[in-house]
Amino acid sequence: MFETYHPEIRQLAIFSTVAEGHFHDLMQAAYVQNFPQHVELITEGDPSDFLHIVLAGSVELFSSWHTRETSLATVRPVSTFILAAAVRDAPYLMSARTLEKSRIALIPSQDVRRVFGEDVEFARAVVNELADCYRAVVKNTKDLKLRTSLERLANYLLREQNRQAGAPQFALPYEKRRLASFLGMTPENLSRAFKGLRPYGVVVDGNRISITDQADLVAFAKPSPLIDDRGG
Amino acid sequence: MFETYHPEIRQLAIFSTVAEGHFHDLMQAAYVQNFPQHVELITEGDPSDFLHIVLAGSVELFSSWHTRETSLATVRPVSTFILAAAVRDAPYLMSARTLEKSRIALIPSQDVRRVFGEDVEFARAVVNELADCYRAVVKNTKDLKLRTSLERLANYLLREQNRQAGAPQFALPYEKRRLASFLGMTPENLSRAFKGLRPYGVVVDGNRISITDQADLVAFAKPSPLIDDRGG
DNA sequence: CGGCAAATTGACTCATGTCAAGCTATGTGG
DNA sequence: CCACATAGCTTGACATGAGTCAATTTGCCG
Repeated sequence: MFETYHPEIRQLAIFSTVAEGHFHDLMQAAYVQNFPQHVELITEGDPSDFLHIVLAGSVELFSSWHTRETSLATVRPVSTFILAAAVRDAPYLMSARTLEKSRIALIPSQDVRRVFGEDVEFARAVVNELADCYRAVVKNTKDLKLRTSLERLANYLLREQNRQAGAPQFALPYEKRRLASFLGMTPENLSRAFKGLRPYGVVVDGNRISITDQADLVAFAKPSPLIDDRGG
Repeated sequence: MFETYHPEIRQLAIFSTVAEGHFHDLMQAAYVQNFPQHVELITEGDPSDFLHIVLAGSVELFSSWHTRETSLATVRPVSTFILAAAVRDAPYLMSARTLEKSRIALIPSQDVRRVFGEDVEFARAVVNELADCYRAVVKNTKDLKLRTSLERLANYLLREQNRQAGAPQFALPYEKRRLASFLGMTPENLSRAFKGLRPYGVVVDGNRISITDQADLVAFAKPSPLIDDRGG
Protein backbone atom coordinates (compact mmCIF):
# COMPACT_ATOMS: atom_id res chain seq x y z
CA MET A 1 0.00 0.00 0.00
CA PHE A 2 2.74 2.41 0.95
CA GLU A 3 4.77 1.79 -2.19
CA THR A 4 2.08 3.36 -4.32
CA TYR A 5 3.28 6.78 -3.24
CA HIS A 6 6.85 6.29 -4.35
CA PRO A 7 6.46 7.24 -8.01
CA GLU A 8 5.11 10.70 -7.33
CA ILE A 9 7.71 11.39 -4.66
CA ARG A 10 10.42 9.98 -6.88
CA GLN A 11 9.51 12.48 -9.58
CA LEU A 12 10.14 15.46 -7.35
CA ALA A 13 13.24 17.35 -8.45
CA ILE A 14 14.72 16.83 -5.02
CA PHE A 15 14.46 13.02 -5.27
CA SER A 16 14.67 12.32 -8.99
CA THR A 17 18.44 11.98 -9.11
CA VAL A 18 19.11 10.17 -5.84
CA ALA A 19 20.46 6.61 -6.14
CA GLU A 20 17.81 3.90 -5.88
CA GLY A 21 19.26 2.48 -2.65
CA HIS A 22 19.30 5.82 -0.90
CA PHE A 23 15.82 6.64 -2.09
CA HIS A 24 14.67 3.33 -0.69
CA ASP A 25 16.31 4.17 2.66
CA LEU A 26 14.47 7.46 2.84
CA MET A 27 11.15 5.87 1.97
CA GLN A 28 11.69 3.13 4.54
CA ALA A 29 12.01 5.75 7.24
CA ALA A 30 9.05 7.79 6.03
CA TYR A 31 5.49 7.96 7.22
CA VAL A 32 2.50 8.84 5.12
CA GLN A 33 -0.56 10.22 6.84
CA ASN A 34 -3.94 11.57 5.89
CA PHE A 35 -5.09 14.70 7.64
CA PRO A 36 -8.50 16.34 7.69
CA GLN A 37 -9.06 19.96 6.78
CA HIS A 38 -7.72 22.70 9.04
CA VAL A 39 -5.27 20.66 11.02
CA GLU A 40 -2.12 22.35 12.30
CA LEU A 41 0.70 20.14 11.09
CA ILE A 42 3.58 22.07 12.58
CA THR A 43 3.92 25.02 14.90
CA GLU A 44 6.60 27.65 14.55
CA GLY A 45 9.25 27.36 17.21
CA ASP A 46 8.98 23.59 17.46
CA PRO A 47 12.03 21.46 16.64
CA SER A 48 12.04 20.26 13.05
CA ASP A 49 11.94 16.49 13.14
CA PHE A 50 10.58 15.84 9.67
CA LEU A 51 10.84 17.00 6.13
CA HIS A 52 7.26 17.25 4.89
CA ILE A 53 5.92 16.46 1.44
CA VAL A 54 2.43 17.31 0.29
CA LEU A 55 1.14 14.39 -1.78
CA ALA A 56 -2.46 15.53 -2.07
CA GLY A 57 -4.54 18.43 -0.84
CA SER A 58 -2.87 21.71 0.09
CA VAL A 59 -1.07 23.28 3.01
CA GLU A 60 -0.78 26.87 4.14
CA LEU A 61 2.42 28.18 5.69
CA PHE A 62 1.73 31.03 8.08
CA SER A 63 3.20 32.84 11.01
CA SER A 64 1.97 34.69 14.07
CA TRP A 65 3.31 37.40 16.28
CA HIS A 66 1.24 38.29 19.30
CA THR A 67 -2.24 39.09 18.00
CA ARG A 68 -1.34 39.17 14.33
CA GLU A 69 -1.07 36.41 11.78
CA THR A 70 0.03 36.36 8.17
CA SER A 71 -0.06 33.83 5.37
CA LEU A 72 3.36 33.24 3.84
CA ALA A 73 2.82 30.59 1.19
CA THR A 74 0.60 27.80 -0.05
CA VAL A 75 2.16 24.41 -0.73
CA ARG A 76 0.57 22.22 -3.37
CA PRO A 77 1.22 18.66 -4.49
CA VAL A 78 3.74 17.43 -5.06
CA SER A 79 6.32 19.47 -3.18
CA THR A 80 8.29 19.65 0.00
CA PHE A 81 8.22 22.24 2.72
CA ILE A 82 10.38 23.36 5.64
CA LEU A 83 13.48 21.94 3.99
CA ALA A 84 15.69 24.63 5.50
CA ALA A 85 14.71 23.82 9.07
CA ALA A 86 15.26 20.12 8.39
CA VAL A 87 18.69 20.74 6.91
CA ARG A 88 19.81 22.93 9.79
CA ASP A 89 18.07 20.96 12.52
CA ALA A 90 16.68 24.30 13.69
CA PRO A 91 13.22 25.31 14.94
CA TYR A 92 10.48 25.92 12.38
CA LEU A 93 10.06 29.56 11.46
CA MET A 94 6.56 29.02 10.09
CA SER A 95 3.51 27.07 11.12
CA ALA A 96 1.63 24.86 8.67
CA ARG A 97 -2.01 23.84 8.45
CA THR A 98 -4.00 21.83 5.96
CA LEU A 99 -6.35 23.92 3.85
CA GLU A 100 -8.26 20.80 2.83
CA LYS A 101 -8.10 17.08 3.40
CA SER A 102 -4.47 16.26 2.64
CA ARG A 103 -2.01 13.42 2.38
CA ILE A 104 1.42 14.21 3.76
CA ALA A 105 4.66 12.24 3.73
CA LEU A 106 7.03 12.76 6.63
CA ILE A 107 10.70 11.93 6.30
CA PRO A 108 12.82 12.12 9.45
CA SER A 109 15.17 15.08 9.14
CA GLN A 110 18.16 13.10 10.33
CA ASP A 111 17.75 10.64 7.46
CA VAL A 112 17.68 13.54 5.04
CA ARG A 113 20.90 14.87 6.52
CA ARG A 114 22.52 11.42 6.48
CA VAL A 115 21.70 10.68 2.83
CA PHE A 116 22.87 14.18 1.96
CA GLY A 117 26.34 13.14 3.06
CA GLU A 118 26.23 9.82 1.22
CA ASP A 119 24.79 10.79 -2.12
CA VAL A 120 26.25 13.66 -4.11
CA GLU A 121 23.33 13.74 -6.49
CA PHE A 122 20.93 14.12 -3.59
CA ALA A 123 23.13 16.83 -2.09
CA ARG A 124 23.02 18.69 -5.35
CA ALA A 125 19.26 18.34 -5.56
CA VAL A 126 18.82 19.60 -2.00
CA VAL A 127 20.99 22.63 -2.57
CA ASN A 128 19.11 23.39 -5.79
CA GLU A 129 15.77 23.14 -4.07
CA LEU A 130 16.95 25.33 -1.23
CA ALA A 131 18.34 27.92 -3.60
CA ASP A 132 14.98 27.97 -5.39
CA CYS A 133 13.16 28.46 -2.10
CA TYR A 134 15.53 31.26 -1.19
CA ARG A 135 15.00 32.97 -4.49
CA ALA A 136 11.23 32.63 -4.16
CA VAL A 137 11.29 34.39 -0.79
CA VAL A 138 13.51 37.16 -2.13
CA LYS A 139 11.06 37.70 -4.98
CA ASN A 140 8.24 37.85 -2.51
CA THR A 141 10.08 40.47 -0.47
CA LYS A 142 10.63 42.57 -3.57
CA ASP A 143 6.94 42.24 -4.42
CA LEU A 144 6.02 43.47 -0.94
CA LYS A 145 8.45 46.36 -0.80
CA LEU A 146 8.41 47.64 -4.35
CA ARG A 147 4.72 47.45 -5.18
CA THR A 148 1.48 48.90 -3.93
CA SER A 149 -1.27 46.52 -2.90
CA LEU A 150 -3.08 47.12 -6.19
CA GLU A 151 0.02 46.21 -8.15
CA ARG A 152 0.60 43.14 -6.01
CA LEU A 153 -2.93 41.93 -6.68
CA ALA A 154 -2.63 42.58 -10.42
CA ASN A 155 0.61 40.64 -10.63
CA TYR A 156 -0.77 37.86 -8.46
CA LEU A 157 -3.69 37.45 -10.85
CA LEU A 158 -1.35 37.23 -13.82
CA ARG A 159 0.81 34.64 -12.07
CA GLU A 160 -2.19 32.60 -11.02
CA GLN A 161 -3.65 32.75 -14.51
CA ASN A 162 -0.34 31.52 -15.82
CA ARG A 163 -0.04 28.76 -13.23
CA GLN A 164 -3.45 27.50 -14.28
CA ALA A 165 -4.25 26.97 -17.94
CA GLY A 166 -3.47 30.55 -18.95
CA ALA A 167 -7.08 31.08 -20.01
CA PRO A 168 -8.71 34.49 -19.48
CA GLN A 169 -11.01 32.97 -16.91
CA PHE A 170 -9.98 31.03 -13.85
CA ALA A 171 -10.85 30.44 -10.20
CA LEU A 172 -8.99 31.66 -7.15
CA PRO A 173 -7.47 28.59 -5.51
CA TYR A 174 -8.48 29.52 -1.95
CA GLU A 175 -10.48 32.00 0.07
CA LYS A 176 -10.08 35.71 -0.47
CA ARG A 177 -9.26 36.28 3.17
CA ARG A 178 -6.20 34.10 2.77
CA LEU A 179 -5.23 35.81 -0.43
CA ALA A 180 -5.52 39.15 1.34
CA SER A 181 -3.24 37.95 4.11
CA PHE A 182 -0.77 36.53 1.63
CA LEU A 183 -0.68 39.82 -0.26
CA GLY A 184 -0.22 41.75 2.97
CA MET A 185 -3.58 43.48 3.27
CA THR A 186 -6.93 43.17 4.97
CA PRO A 187 -9.92 41.38 3.40
CA GLU A 188 -11.74 44.72 3.17
CA ASN A 189 -8.86 46.21 1.30
CA LEU A 190 -8.71 43.27 -1.08
CA SER A 191 -12.37 43.79 -1.96
CA ARG A 192 -11.60 47.37 -2.84
CA ALA A 193 -8.48 46.40 -4.71
CA PHE A 194 -10.53 44.11 -6.94
CA LYS A 195 -12.77 47.05 -7.65
CA GLY A 196 -9.72 49.11 -8.38
CA LEU A 197 -8.68 46.67 -11.09
CA ARG A 198 -12.05 46.91 -12.82
CA PRO A 199 -10.74 49.70 -15.13
CA TYR A 200 -7.99 47.34 -16.26
CA GLY A 201 -10.39 44.62 -17.29
CA VAL A 202 -10.64 42.44 -14.20
CA VAL A 203 -14.14 41.11 -13.52
CA VAL A 204 -14.82 39.22 -10.30
CA ASP A 205 -17.73 36.94 -9.64
CA GLY A 206 -17.33 35.09 -6.37
CA ASN A 207 -14.03 33.29 -6.72
CA ARG A 208 -14.12 33.36 -10.51
CA ILE A 209 -11.85 35.88 -12.19
CA SER A 210 -12.19 37.06 -15.76
CA ILE A 211 -9.44 39.02 -17.38
CA THR A 212 -11.22 40.78 -20.20
CA ASP A 213 -8.29 42.84 -21.41
CA GLN A 214 -5.04 40.97 -20.91
CA ALA A 215 -2.84 43.66 -22.47
CA ASP A 216 -4.37 46.36 -20.33
CA LEU A 217 -3.82 44.44 -17.11
CA VAL A 218 -0.25 43.57 -18.08
CA ALA A 219 0.43 47.22 -18.87
CA PHE A 220 -0.75 48.17 -15.41
CA ALA A 221 0.91 45.29 -13.52
CA LYS A 222 4.25 45.53 -15.31
CA PRO A 223 5.29 42.00 -14.30
CA SER A 224 9.00 41.30 -14.09
CA PRO A 225 10.81 37.97 -14.44
CA LEU A 226 12.95 39.00 -11.47
CA ILE A 227 9.89 39.16 -9.24
CA ASP A 228 7.14 37.10 -10.78
CA ASP A 229 8.66 34.14 -12.60
CA ARG A 230 8.33 30.94 -10.60
CA GLY A 231 11.31 28.64 -10.58
CA GLY A 232 13.49 31.17 -12.37
CA MET B 1 50.51 38.91 -1.88
CA PHE B 2 47.22 37.19 -2.66
CA GLU B 3 47.79 34.44 -0.11
CA THR B 4 47.42 36.92 2.72
CA TYR B 5 43.65 36.84 2.24
CA HIS B 6 43.32 33.11 2.61
CA PRO B 7 43.15 32.95 6.40
CA GLU B 8 40.11 35.19 6.72
CA ILE B 9 38.31 33.45 3.88
CA ARG B 10 39.27 30.09 5.27
CA GLN B 11 37.61 30.96 8.55
CA LEU B 12 34.23 31.53 6.95
CA ALA B 13 31.79 28.79 7.91
CA ILE B 14 31.32 27.99 4.25
CA PHE B 15 35.04 27.27 3.74
CA SER B 16 36.26 26.13 7.12
CA THR B 17 35.57 22.45 6.55
CA VAL B 18 36.57 22.07 2.91
CA ALA B 19 39.63 19.90 2.20
CA GLU B 20 42.87 21.82 1.79
CA GLY B 21 43.29 20.81 -1.86
CA HIS B 22 39.83 21.93 -2.83
CA PHE B 23 40.20 25.16 -0.94
CA HIS B 24 43.41 25.77 -2.81
CA ASP B 25 41.63 25.13 -6.12
CA LEU B 26 38.97 27.69 -5.28
CA MET B 27 41.53 30.29 -4.26
CA GLN B 28 43.55 29.68 -7.41
CA ALA B 29 40.54 30.56 -9.50
CA ALA B 30 39.60 33.58 -7.42
CA TYR B 31 40.20 37.26 -7.92
CA VAL B 32 40.52 39.86 -5.24
CA GLN B 33 39.77 43.44 -6.09
CA ASN B 34 39.54 46.76 -4.33
CA PHE B 35 36.59 48.95 -5.15
CA PRO B 36 35.94 52.57 -4.30
CA GLN B 37 32.82 53.77 -2.58
CA HIS B 38 29.47 53.61 -4.39
CA VAL B 39 30.42 51.22 -7.12
CA GLU B 40 27.78 48.91 -8.52
CA LEU B 41 29.29 45.45 -8.28
CA ILE B 42 26.46 43.49 -9.76
CA THR B 43 23.19 44.35 -11.45
CA GLU B 44 20.03 42.34 -11.00
CA GLY B 45 19.16 40.32 -14.06
CA ASP B 46 22.78 39.76 -15.04
CA PRO B 47 24.11 36.20 -15.20
CA SER B 48 25.82 35.15 -11.98
CA ASP B 49 29.41 34.38 -12.86
CA PHE B 50 30.95 34.79 -9.43
CA LEU B 51 30.37 34.06 -5.82
CA HIS B 52 31.29 37.25 -3.98
CA ILE B 53 32.96 37.60 -0.61
CA VAL B 54 33.29 40.89 1.25
CA LEU B 55 36.74 40.98 2.83
CA ALA B 56 36.69 44.61 3.95
CA GLY B 57 34.28 47.51 3.71
CA SER B 58 30.57 46.88 3.24
CA VAL B 59 28.12 46.17 0.46
CA GLU B 60 24.45 46.96 0.08
CA LEU B 61 22.09 44.57 -1.65
CA PHE B 62 19.19 46.38 -3.25
CA SER B 63 16.59 46.03 -5.93
CA SER B 64 14.68 48.27 -8.29
CA TRP B 65 11.39 48.08 -10.09
CA HIS B 66 10.61 50.88 -12.47
CA THR B 67 11.00 54.11 -10.50
CA ARG B 68 11.28 52.51 -7.08
CA GLU B 69 14.23 51.07 -5.24
CA THR B 70 14.57 49.26 -1.95
CA SER B 71 17.44 48.17 0.25
CA LEU B 72 17.33 44.47 1.04
CA ALA B 73 20.43 43.81 3.13
CA THR B 74 23.88 44.99 4.10
CA VAL B 75 26.78 42.58 3.79
CA ARG B 76 29.71 43.02 6.13
CA PRO B 77 33.11 41.35 6.33
CA VAL B 78 33.69 38.53 6.21
CA SER B 79 30.78 36.96 4.41
CA THR B 80 29.53 35.80 1.06
CA PHE B 81 26.64 37.03 -0.98
CA ILE B 82 24.52 35.87 -3.92
CA LEU B 83 25.31 32.25 -3.13
CA ALA B 84 21.90 31.11 -4.37
CA ALA B 85 22.36 32.62 -7.83
CA ALA B 86 25.84 31.09 -8.05
CA VAL B 87 24.58 27.66 -7.04
CA ARG B 88 21.73 27.72 -9.54
CA ASP B 89 23.61 29.48 -12.30
CA ALA B 90 20.64 31.81 -12.50
CA PRO B 91 20.42 35.60 -12.93
CA TYR B 92 20.99 37.80 -9.89
CA LEU B 93 17.79 38.86 -8.17
CA MET B 94 19.47 41.76 -6.40
CA SER B 95 21.97 44.41 -7.30
CA ALA B 96 24.97 45.17 -5.11
CA ARG B 97 26.95 48.34 -4.52
CA THR B 98 29.80 49.23 -2.21
CA LEU B 99 28.80 51.51 0.65
CA GLU B 100 32.43 52.37 1.30
CA LYS B 101 35.83 51.47 -0.09
CA SER B 102 35.76 47.68 -0.11
CA ARG B 103 37.83 44.63 -0.86
CA ILE B 104 35.93 41.85 -2.60
CA ALA B 105 36.94 38.31 -3.51
CA LEU B 106 35.33 36.79 -6.58
CA ILE B 107 35.18 33.04 -7.04
CA PRO B 108 33.91 31.74 -10.38
CA SER B 109 30.51 30.12 -9.83
CA GLN B 110 31.38 27.10 -11.88
CA ASP B 111 34.31 26.31 -9.58
CA VAL B 112 31.97 26.52 -6.61
CA ARG B 113 29.59 24.10 -8.28
CA ARG B 114 32.43 21.77 -9.23
CA VAL B 115 33.95 21.58 -5.76
CA PHE B 116 30.46 21.11 -4.37
CA GLY B 117 30.33 17.80 -6.21
CA GLU B 118 33.82 16.72 -5.12
CA ASP B 119 33.83 17.62 -1.46
CA VAL B 120 31.03 16.48 0.83
CA GLU B 121 32.15 18.79 3.61
CA PHE B 122 31.96 21.75 1.30
CA ALA B 123 28.55 20.63 0.07
CA ARG B 124 27.34 20.48 3.63
CA ALA B 125 28.73 23.93 4.35
CA VAL B 126 27.07 25.39 1.27
CA VAL B 127 23.70 23.93 2.11
CA ASN B 128 24.01 25.19 5.69
CA GLU B 129 24.87 28.67 4.51
CA LEU B 130 22.01 28.66 2.05
CA ALA B 131 19.57 27.44 4.67
CA ASP B 132 20.71 30.26 6.95
CA CYS B 133 20.19 32.81 4.19
CA TYR B 134 16.76 31.41 3.50
CA ARG B 135 15.81 31.62 7.14
CA ALA B 136 17.09 35.17 7.36
CA VAL B 137 14.86 36.25 4.47
CA VAL B 138 11.86 34.51 5.97
CA LYS B 139 12.45 36.35 9.23
CA ASN B 140 12.68 39.58 7.34
CA THR B 141 9.36 38.87 5.63
CA LYS B 142 7.71 38.19 8.98
CA ASP B 143 9.16 41.43 10.32
CA LEU B 144 7.68 43.32 7.37
CA LYS B 145 4.25 41.73 7.43
CA LEU B 146 3.61 41.32 11.14
CA ARG B 147 4.91 44.60 12.51
CA THR B 148 4.20 48.29 12.12
CA SER B 149 7.04 50.55 11.06
CA LEU B 150 7.47 51.73 14.65
CA GLU B 151 7.82 48.16 15.86
CA ARG B 152 10.25 47.34 13.07
CA LEU B 153 12.43 50.28 14.02
CA ALA B 154 12.33 49.37 17.72
CA ASN B 155 13.35 45.79 17.00
CA TYR B 156 16.00 46.90 14.56
CA LEU B 157 17.56 49.08 17.24
CA LEU B 158 17.61 46.19 19.68
CA ARG B 159 19.21 43.90 17.11
CA GLU B 160 21.78 46.48 16.15
CA GLN B 161 22.59 47.17 19.79
CA ASN B 162 23.08 43.47 20.26
CA ARG B 163 25.20 43.07 17.14
CA GLN B 164 27.49 45.79 18.42
CA ALA B 165 28.77 45.67 22.00
CA GLY B 166 25.34 45.55 23.59
CA ALA B 167 25.97 48.88 25.31
CA PRO B 168 23.06 51.33 25.79
CA GLN B 169 24.73 53.71 23.35
CA PHE B 170 25.81 52.91 19.82
CA ALA B 171 26.04 54.35 16.32
CA LEU B 172 23.90 53.51 13.32
CA PRO B 173 26.14 51.70 10.84
CA TYR B 174 24.98 53.64 7.78
CA GLU B 175 22.82 56.54 6.67
CA LYS B 176 19.28 56.90 7.88
CA ARG B 177 17.93 57.01 4.36
CA ARG B 178 19.26 53.51 3.81
CA LEU B 179 17.87 52.33 7.10
CA ALA B 180 14.51 53.78 6.13
CA SER B 181 14.59 51.90 2.84
CA PHE B 182 15.67 48.69 4.53
CA LEU B 183 12.81 48.99 7.03
CA GLY B 184 10.34 49.68 4.24
CA MET B 185 9.58 53.34 4.85
CA THR B 186 10.52 56.81 3.65
CA PRO B 187 13.26 58.89 5.29
CA GLU B 188 10.64 61.37 6.49
CA ASN B 189 8.72 58.60 8.12
CA LEU B 190 11.84 57.26 9.81
CA SER B 191 12.47 60.67 11.35
CA ARG B 192 8.99 60.60 12.81
CA ALA B 193 9.36 57.00 13.91
CA PHE B 194 12.45 57.95 15.94
CA LYS B 195 10.36 60.64 17.59
CA GLY B 196 7.70 58.06 18.21
CA LEU B 197 10.16 55.93 20.16
CA ARG B 198 11.12 58.82 22.42
CA PRO B 199 8.47 57.77 25.02
CA TYR B 200 10.17 54.35 25.19
CA GLY B 201 13.56 55.78 26.02
CA VAL B 202 15.20 56.15 22.62
CA VAL B 203 17.32 59.28 22.25
CA VAL B 204 18.77 60.16 18.87
CA ASP B 205 21.64 62.51 18.23
CA GLY B 206 22.75 62.36 14.62
CA ASN B 207 23.63 58.75 14.07
CA ARG B 208 24.19 58.06 17.76
CA ILE B 209 21.44 56.16 19.52
CA SER B 210 20.98 56.03 23.28
CA ILE B 211 18.63 53.54 24.80
CA THR B 212 17.89 55.06 28.17
CA ASP B 213 15.33 52.51 29.28
CA GLN B 214 16.16 49.10 27.89
CA ALA B 215 13.27 47.32 29.62
CA ASP B 216 10.78 49.85 28.34
CA LEU B 217 11.95 49.54 24.76
CA VAL B 218 11.97 45.75 24.95
CA ALA B 219 8.44 45.79 26.35
CA PHE B 220 7.32 47.84 23.39
CA ALA B 221 9.30 45.99 20.71
CA LYS B 222 8.48 42.50 21.95
CA PRO B 223 11.40 40.89 20.08
CA SER B 224 11.03 37.24 19.13
CA PRO B 225 13.77 34.67 18.47
CA LEU B 226 11.73 33.50 15.47
CA ILE B 227 12.05 36.92 13.84
CA ASP B 228 15.00 38.73 15.36
CA ASP B 229 17.69 36.21 16.22
CA ARG B 230 20.48 36.19 13.69
CA GLY B 231 21.89 32.84 12.70
CA GLY B 232 19.16 31.01 14.62
C1' DC C 1 33.78 79.87 4.24
C1' DG C 2 30.80 77.98 0.89
C1' DG C 3 28.37 74.29 -1.17
C1' DC C 4 26.09 70.08 -1.15
C1' DA C 5 23.64 66.16 0.49
C1' DA C 6 21.27 64.37 4.23
C1' DA C 7 17.99 65.01 7.71
C1' DT C 8 14.17 67.25 9.69
C1' DT C 9 9.77 69.61 9.87
C1' DG C 10 5.15 71.08 8.56
C1' DA C 11 1.14 70.84 5.72
C1' DC C 12 -1.20 68.08 2.97
C1' DT C 13 -2.90 64.00 0.28
C1' DC C 14 -3.57 59.36 -0.32
C1' DA C 15 -3.54 54.63 1.06
C1' DT C 16 -4.74 51.43 4.27
C1' DG C 17 -6.72 49.67 8.53
C1' DT C 18 -10.77 49.56 11.68
C1' DC C 19 -15.35 49.10 13.00
C1' DA C 20 -19.98 48.13 12.18
C1' DA C 21 -23.67 46.77 9.38
C1' DG C 22 -25.60 44.20 5.83
C1' DC C 23 -25.32 40.80 2.25
C1' DT C 24 -24.59 36.24 0.20
C1' DA C 25 -23.68 31.53 -0.12
C1' DT C 26 -23.59 27.33 2.07
C1' DG C 27 -24.82 23.64 4.97
C1' DT C 28 -27.76 21.83 8.78
C1' DG C 29 -31.69 20.42 11.12
C1' DG C 30 -36.43 20.56 11.53
C1' DC D 1 -38.13 21.79 1.20
C1' DC D 2 -37.62 25.57 3.98
C1' DA D 3 -35.86 28.23 7.98
C1' DC D 4 -32.03 29.14 10.24
C1' DA D 5 -27.23 29.58 11.58
C1' DT D 6 -22.76 30.41 10.16
C1' DA D 7 -18.86 32.13 7.86
C1' DG D 8 -17.09 34.74 4.34
C1' DC D 9 -17.52 38.71 1.65
C1' DT D 10 -18.82 43.42 0.73
C1' DT D 11 -19.87 48.17 1.73
C1' DG D 12 -19.79 52.60 4.05
C1' DA D 13 -18.03 55.81 7.39
C1' DC D 14 -14.29 56.95 9.79
C1' DA D 15 -9.53 57.02 11.91
C1' DT D 16 -4.86 56.49 11.36
C1' DG D 17 -0.72 55.47 9.19
C1' DA D 18 2.32 56.53 5.62
C1' DG D 19 3.83 58.98 1.39
C1' DT D 20 4.53 63.49 -0.95
C1' DC D 21 6.05 68.01 -1.55
C1' DA D 22 8.35 71.96 -0.16
C1' DA D 23 11.01 74.57 2.90
C1' DT D 24 14.56 74.68 6.40
C1' DT D 25 18.15 73.15 9.09
C1' DT D 26 22.10 70.42 9.96
C1' DG D 27 26.39 68.48 9.20
C1' DC D 28 30.17 67.44 6.44
C1' DC D 29 33.76 68.03 2.99
C1' DG D 30 36.31 70.65 -0.15
